[in-house]
Amino acid sequence: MPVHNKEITDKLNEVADLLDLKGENEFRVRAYRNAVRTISGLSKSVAEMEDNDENISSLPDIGDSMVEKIEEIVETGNLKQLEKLKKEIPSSLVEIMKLEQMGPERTKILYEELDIDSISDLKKAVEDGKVEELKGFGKKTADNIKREIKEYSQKGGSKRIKRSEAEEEIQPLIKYLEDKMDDVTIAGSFRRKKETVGDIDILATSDDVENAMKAFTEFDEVDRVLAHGEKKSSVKLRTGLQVDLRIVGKNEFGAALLYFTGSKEHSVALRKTGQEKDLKVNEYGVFSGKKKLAAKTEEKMYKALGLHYIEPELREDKGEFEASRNNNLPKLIELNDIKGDLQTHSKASDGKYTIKEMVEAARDLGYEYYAVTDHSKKVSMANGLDEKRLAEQIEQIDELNGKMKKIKILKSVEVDILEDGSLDLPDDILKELDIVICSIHYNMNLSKKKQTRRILKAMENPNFNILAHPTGRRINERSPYDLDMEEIMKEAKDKGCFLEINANPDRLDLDDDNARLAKEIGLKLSISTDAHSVDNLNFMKYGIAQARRGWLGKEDVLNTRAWKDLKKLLKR
DNA sequence: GCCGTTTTCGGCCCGACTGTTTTCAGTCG
Repeated sequence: MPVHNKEITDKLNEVADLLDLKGENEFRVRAYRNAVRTISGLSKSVAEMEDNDENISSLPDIGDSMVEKIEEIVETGNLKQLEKLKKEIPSSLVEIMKLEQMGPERTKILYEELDIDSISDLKKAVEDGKVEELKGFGKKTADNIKREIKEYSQKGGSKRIKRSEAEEEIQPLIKYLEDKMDDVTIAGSFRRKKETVGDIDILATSDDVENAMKAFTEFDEVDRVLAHGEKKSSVKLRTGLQVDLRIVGKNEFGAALLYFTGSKEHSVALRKTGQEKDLKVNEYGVFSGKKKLAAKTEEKMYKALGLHYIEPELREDKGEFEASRNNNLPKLIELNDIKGDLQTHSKASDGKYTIKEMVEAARDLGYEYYAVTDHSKKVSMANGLDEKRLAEQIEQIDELNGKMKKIKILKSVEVDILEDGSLDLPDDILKELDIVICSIHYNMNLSKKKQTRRILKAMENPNFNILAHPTGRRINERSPYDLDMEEIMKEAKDKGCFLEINANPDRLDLDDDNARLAKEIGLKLSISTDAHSVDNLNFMKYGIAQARRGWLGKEDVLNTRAWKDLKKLLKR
């Protein structure tokens, strides 16, 4: 059983945590974290690269010493260094360090002075008043720790929430702030359109900074104020969402927006780029000595550093700098490039609206075509269609197509891929359809080998067009099923099949890394909403965001094409 | 521990805020 990248990064991360606790050189600690970032950004398995004698030491931040450690993990599943560290320092301290406000220093002091090596120990010590007596701690710090422990035990650790949820949650605050200050802009991972966000970073300008900050901290939904400074304040909303507000000068807005959009990794790389040119980069601008070269807009900031503008979705330090220097950045897909939706449901299965209602809504979005893809019979929970009902639906669509202007309804189905890789409906009805969407809803826990084979087998069916929600994951709820995604993508490309980015904000499956892998392989993807209601058709924007994070352009996506062109592509 | 057209040694991103100090360490992003 080959070692997953995550198993490698988990071990290296733990080494970093323990070295940190030990008080090791911070740059040595950082070296491990840098290596972790490199590996987790790979779309390939390190273990397989090792097997193929690929040179992993050429990867950034992976040096000779790191290669040895990785090889040891790949070969033995263990890392002696880590085992040794665990004997020196209880690894339960790592959990304490994950609490907000608790870093390696404080954790170490608590362990050394009070012998605290678990959260429950810490809780008791705080309650007994022992923590506040420690040098460098004090009453307020002790109270903060107490509250963090309480929140931690309620939430079971900090959890990122779906971006779509955060978007909804934050609207009232944004509206409120727009009344009180200018240029209110959400930055951070929200602006980078990450599928989940940890907190919300807001940027604004104001002529009266003091009152603007005050207004922010006094917002009705604020549960408590974490920090209240003249440039930055942080609050926790009643919903548990943390929001940071920074008020910056109008002339430095671009510098600040760039800085606070991140990612952290992108910002670090940006400052390194500056350093190489003897320029200093911070949230106030690009500087040569004391001379300010740029600050007002992000475009000017990048330009001063010799770079082409990089879209927020690409700012992860995953190759965008090289592409920017070489003027080789992709022109990313946009919402209005989409010409139709290729996965939707109607009342016939588990949708909420009739085909006609759904199609009318799609037409109002300006779509040229629209596929009706109700479930097949295996999905009985969703009242899936058998041959007879699907045949009736085909007739119904033919009739509707005769009446509806401006939009073509595609006859389709979301047919289940059964455990043995066969499809849930017979070929003679599938071949009557304009397009066939295939997906898995049962037997999700097969081994990687079996699950991969199941899908490869299904693609042998000449009616197979698109594999929908290819990994089955649901964000924060269900892990992706175990698959050899690269093999599936390569086979799909060879066979003339396609994969989907499911735009439902709970799924967003394929994810950004896999979407990018598809692009590298040359496999085109569809972006579809999986809408079960008229409102759901608006999920498309989330799918577009995911595609943009995967570096996809208009040309990489199936349903940016007119139907006559798409039809040719679907022909196998 | 990683890295290298000024370097194989000596750097390694940078600033804001809090709380505990009395000038700054710790944490965060």
